[in-house]
Amino acid sequence: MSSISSGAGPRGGRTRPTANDVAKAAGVSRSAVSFAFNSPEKLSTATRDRILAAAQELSYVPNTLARMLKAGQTQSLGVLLPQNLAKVMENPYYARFLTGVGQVCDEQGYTLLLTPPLRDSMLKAIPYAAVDGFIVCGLEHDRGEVAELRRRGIPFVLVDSSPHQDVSSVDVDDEGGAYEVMRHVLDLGHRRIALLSIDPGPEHAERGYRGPLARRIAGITRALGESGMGLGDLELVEVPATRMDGFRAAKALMASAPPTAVVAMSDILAFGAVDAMHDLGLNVPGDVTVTGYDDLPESSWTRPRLTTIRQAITTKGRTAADLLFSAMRDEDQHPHQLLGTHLVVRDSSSRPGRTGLSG
Amino acid sequence: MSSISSGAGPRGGRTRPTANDVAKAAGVSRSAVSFAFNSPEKLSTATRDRILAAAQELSYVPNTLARMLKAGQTQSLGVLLPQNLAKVMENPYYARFLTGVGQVCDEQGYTLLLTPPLRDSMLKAIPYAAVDGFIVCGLEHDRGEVAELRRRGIPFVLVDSSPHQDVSSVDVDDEGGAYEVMRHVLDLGHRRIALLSIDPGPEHAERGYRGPLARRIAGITRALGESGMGLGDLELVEVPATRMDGFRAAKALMASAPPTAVVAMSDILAFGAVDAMHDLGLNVPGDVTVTGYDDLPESSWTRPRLTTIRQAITTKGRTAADLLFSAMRDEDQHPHQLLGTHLVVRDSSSRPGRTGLSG
DNA sequence: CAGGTTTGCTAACTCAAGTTATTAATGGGT
DNA sequence: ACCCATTAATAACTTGAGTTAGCAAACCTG
Repeated sequence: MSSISSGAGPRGGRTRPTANDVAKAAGVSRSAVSFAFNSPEKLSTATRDRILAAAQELSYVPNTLARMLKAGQTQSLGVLLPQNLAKVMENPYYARFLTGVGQVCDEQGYTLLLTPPLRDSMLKAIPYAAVDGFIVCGLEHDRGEVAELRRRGIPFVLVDSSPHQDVSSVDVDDEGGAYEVMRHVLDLGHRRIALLSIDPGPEHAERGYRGPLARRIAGITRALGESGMGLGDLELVEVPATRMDGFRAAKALMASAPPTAVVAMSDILAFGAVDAMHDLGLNVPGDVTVTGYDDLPESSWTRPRLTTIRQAITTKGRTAADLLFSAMRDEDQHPHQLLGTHLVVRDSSSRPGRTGLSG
Repeated sequence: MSSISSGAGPRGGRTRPTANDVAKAAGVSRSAVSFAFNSPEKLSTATRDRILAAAQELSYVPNTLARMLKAGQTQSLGVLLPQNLAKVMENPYYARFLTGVGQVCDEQGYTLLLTPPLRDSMLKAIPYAAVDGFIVCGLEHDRGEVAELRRRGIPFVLVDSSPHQDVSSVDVDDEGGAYEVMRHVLDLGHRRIALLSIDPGPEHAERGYRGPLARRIAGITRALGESGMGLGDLELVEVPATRMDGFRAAKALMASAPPTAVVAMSDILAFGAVDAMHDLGLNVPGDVTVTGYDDLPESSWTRPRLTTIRQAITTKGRTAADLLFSAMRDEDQHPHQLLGTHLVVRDSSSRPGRTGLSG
């Protein structure tokens, strides 16, 4: 009704008005102000209106942090990440994972706090996250993160991490998935095989993202073993998981020791490899078989459609979030979830070709 | 040294130990506990060690929210979104935008709080975000969000929103970009043109994501006008921005009123359209010209390489975050930033073909 | 050994709320 | 007029911390 007024509080107003200011302005106690907002029935209509008017006048809003502190709840779910935000957002894997987590947050009316390492440390980042629970991603060597989270009494779920006892965790059967592709390629009759693997990057040399990768290597080794081969029998290249790197690596491979099959540990790398083959005038799968890993949506759209391993990344995110929310309610349950993978055979793989490139 | 002990506090310990508990355990005042952690030089070595030992014993960790409240800082930056988390994470546009925002957060050691609408309201979500500043995305009809943020005295920057006076904002020249593609297509000589536009979806019918789209339509209208045409002269289709929808829409178009050029308002849609042409045995650009909008990384990898409008999405995110951080330091400055776009002509566009499909 | 300085710690205040226990004032009934 | 019940508001406590002011004891100097 009255003028909205020029600003808040006395003199220019650097600081925002508190419930105390409203109380003074309305000539009541601070408790009354709180009641006016939270238990209106405890006040007479007249006083309540007077307080609300004063609040309006000062443009008072209850402080978010103070309310959270008292309530002991933040309505926010944290995701503890092993990499910088920029890298995570660039990565289609996380896009899908966070889609799954997001689905659950949407249902529960929760916000999502992305927490990258602070000064290269996931551990140091924890104290700065005001959340009701944590999803911990890609925790390889536990440098105290689990203990820290326990100490804080915050519920958490590990994802893509070396499983801990008595800690909820969600993992994908990387070993099995990798076994399956390699088995497939071997079954087709390939023996000159190149493995296009993911380089965790120089900075992550130690604590990096090797967990799932290590398990995949194990699966590959198992498949090779069944055919009387070993890791040493294939050409191993490690590059960052970008299309361009896949392209370059594949070109280099074809120039030096051309394989009949390229097994990539990521669809993105496989795309690059296919690009390289086309660029060299080679046919996929006629001349070279190329397989991926992840089954990104694009994989069924490219030509040739990519043979790959489907891992339910979105489901993984959703499962992790579901587990976390149930842990936030019912106390103390530590289920380990292992999600399956399966081979999706499409058009990019076939028996080794008649072409028989130079050897 | 001594036993790590079985648990925290008295009796099973539901609640986490506070500084008070540590004080009691160490036989000192609560202030001393605080000093032990924050200003160790103010205590004698003996007392300090005794306190730290007690803290260790009880596995005490200072409460995050309480510290933030006192410090008046959260070390966290909020992104207020117009859509659900799941939808946002699925959208490659946001992946790139958030990459830019993430770059700045990484530099500053900030976490990123994704804040979707609460019960379909961006306004309602604001009070639940404990952040030092907000990036507000796609705010179309301001239903009080700006006032609410002002009231809270939280710095904020609008992105892709109807610009407000005295409010920082970052926008892309959508009008100019759309003008440029349409100009390009018209200059090539096309007159039977289909516009593949983005449908905000039923639920977003009102407040939806129409802002930038509206500006693009304006640019297209301007280009058409220069050639003596109007919006009515082209076939307009609105579909969700997915590859599959682009595919289906393009097929339907070619079946009913085949154009010589398809102008898509998103690269994703353009990919689908190209898929459709290939599926119909048509050559791009020989038979049909297809253009996109966004210049996603994939656009230079697909064949034919896509003619599209580059909008520096990542830069937009970085700019918004930079603006916000400077607003969080130096007070009161309200710069409006308009980022340019430019046409990237690749292989998917050419003069209307000799083919001359039925019409 | 008085006087001042330094050390070491605590009481009390601050951040900004929400909640319980208590008091003061009013109304009704006899 | 007196007693009890009800209503309305406040004082005081709680969430969990960080910070300033001030007091007591020990130390040092003349």
